[in-house]
Amino acid sequence: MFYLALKYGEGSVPLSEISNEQSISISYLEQLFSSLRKKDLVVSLRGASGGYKLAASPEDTVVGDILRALEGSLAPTDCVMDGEEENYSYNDQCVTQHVWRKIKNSITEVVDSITLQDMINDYNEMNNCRSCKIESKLK
Amino acid sequence: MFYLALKYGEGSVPLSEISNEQSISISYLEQLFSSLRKKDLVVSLRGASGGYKLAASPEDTVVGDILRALEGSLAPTDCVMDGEEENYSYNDQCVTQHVWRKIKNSITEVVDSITLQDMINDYNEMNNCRSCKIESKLK
DNA sequence: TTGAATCCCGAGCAATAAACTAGGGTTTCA
DNA sequence: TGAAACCCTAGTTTATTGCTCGGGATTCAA
Repeated sequence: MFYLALKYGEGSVPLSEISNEQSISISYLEQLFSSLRKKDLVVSLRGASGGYKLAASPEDTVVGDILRALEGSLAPTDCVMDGEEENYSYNDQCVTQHVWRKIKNSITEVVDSITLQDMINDYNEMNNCRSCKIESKLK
Repeated sequence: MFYLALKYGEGSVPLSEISNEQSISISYLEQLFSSLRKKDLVVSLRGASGGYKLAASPEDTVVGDILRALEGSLAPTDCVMDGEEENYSYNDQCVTQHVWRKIKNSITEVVDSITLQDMINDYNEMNNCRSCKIESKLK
């Protein structure tokens, strides 16, 4: 998705290109993008010279939606369901559920606050940083 | 650990008691408490009438330490190592690493801010809440 | 018009980790 | 002295993750 974000506005990108660039098999990419398409995060164009592109601009695509599309719920355990914020029953294990819920909310807050554009900005900043380049060469 | 916190100050609690109360096998509990003891979160007393108790007061025991003792690193993926905060190399996948790092830091912040005493307080509050009890009965 | 490039879909598979069980100790109190 | 407890290592089971494989369906371009 980051790769697609970098190419945003340049038409659709075939999976073969992402496969070459990122060393992920086309079969596997097809599965991932199938999920992403069903959640309307990308649009597909079939046939020759087809491919995928972001459904929305990088500014309007948040990491949280990508993770939920690919990984399912972001809850750290099954005992914390999605939806119904404070409406859970007060049973034995409620106290630990409360902890898991706080963790989940905190994760959600983070990933929903990061857009693909934020990642692009980080990336550009990195590449413009002289000391970073030097440090990178040393490793 | 929450159970031990409730019993804090009452001497050592044998695993058999926790096993009965929480429906976890003794064998498994032994493993878990072995890890907790190695991280000095509990102290053990061997022999008859022995057992485990919290090494520190519930106020001084944070959920983060318990999770790290039992689950290892709290990093959401292996690519985000522990230690060395901002000293990672600037490579290809640095941008996504940055996201994982933010998630990890956020989780750490939450779990290190919750003590066992906080959980006890939540628990007591729950049990004193009239409407909660009614709601609980309905379910 | 045809064929190659592309997306689409379901089934299956190998490795791994999580959540345990099993069975053998050792220590200590009553 | 024996039962109750902790201690340790090595399995076992089950589900998930991260893929591969094979067979379509679609569409552009030569």
